[in-house]
Amino acid sequence: MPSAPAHTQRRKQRAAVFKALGHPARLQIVEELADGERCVCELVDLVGLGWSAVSRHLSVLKAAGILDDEKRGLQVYYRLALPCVKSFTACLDAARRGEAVEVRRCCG
Amino acid sequence: MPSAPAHTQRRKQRAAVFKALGHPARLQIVEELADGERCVCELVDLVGLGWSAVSRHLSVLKAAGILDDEKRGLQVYYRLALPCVKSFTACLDAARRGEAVEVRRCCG
DNA sequence: TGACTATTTCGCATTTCTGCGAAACAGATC
DNA sequence: GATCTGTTTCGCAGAAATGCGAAATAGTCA
Repeated sequence: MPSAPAHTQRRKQRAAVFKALGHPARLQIVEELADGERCVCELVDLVGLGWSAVSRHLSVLKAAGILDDEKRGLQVYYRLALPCVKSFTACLDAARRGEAVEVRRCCG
Repeated sequence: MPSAPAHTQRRKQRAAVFKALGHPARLQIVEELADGERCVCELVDLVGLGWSAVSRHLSVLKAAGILDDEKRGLQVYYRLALPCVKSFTACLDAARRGEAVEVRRCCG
């Protein structure tokens, strides 16, 4: 096995997904998008940061494959590309509440 | 409500979980522990970092609630406390492979 | 008690991340 | 074509994370 096996590469990509979600502002963005797509201007209001910060957070999330974007008219709309994020955060909350966390199926 | 509402607090905790998983070495640790508990010395070998680095990674994971530890004999054993991490990473891999990602149930 | 083993904590240098304002850019409208 | 709007990129300063070796800690065994 060479020094950078496939494992390592895949792990890096997976870690990038977690890293992207590992920031309160980005997690909030994902939460907002769980209900449906939003344009950047709406997210700036919701998150309470400047345009540049929100834009970079969005690009991080998109680079990780968590979001998709689409330019429509004058605005850019972002939407959630990985629905399982929702169920995973639900699982985290359940675990935090001490409920029995029994995994059945996450993704078909 | 003061400047730090409950939402914000919970989001921070959730983000801490993701942040903890957002590092290749920590993700590898979690993967190794998915098969069963391990002592620190084994993890040092598996991960390929120094003792201090591994120890701090473990404490980060434990602080986030992802791992549990137990001192037994001369060694400290760590085990996975959040099984849903496994199904979530499986979901990520499925999505990466382009398979239909259909969420059914993550946690009981 | 004293040596030994397994693990954690400390201090430091290096790197990475964050958020801001200014500037650049793209597309729509006049 | 000029302009206006929505969004991204750039450059910077401050904060946080990373990994290392040395030192500290805790528990075991002679």
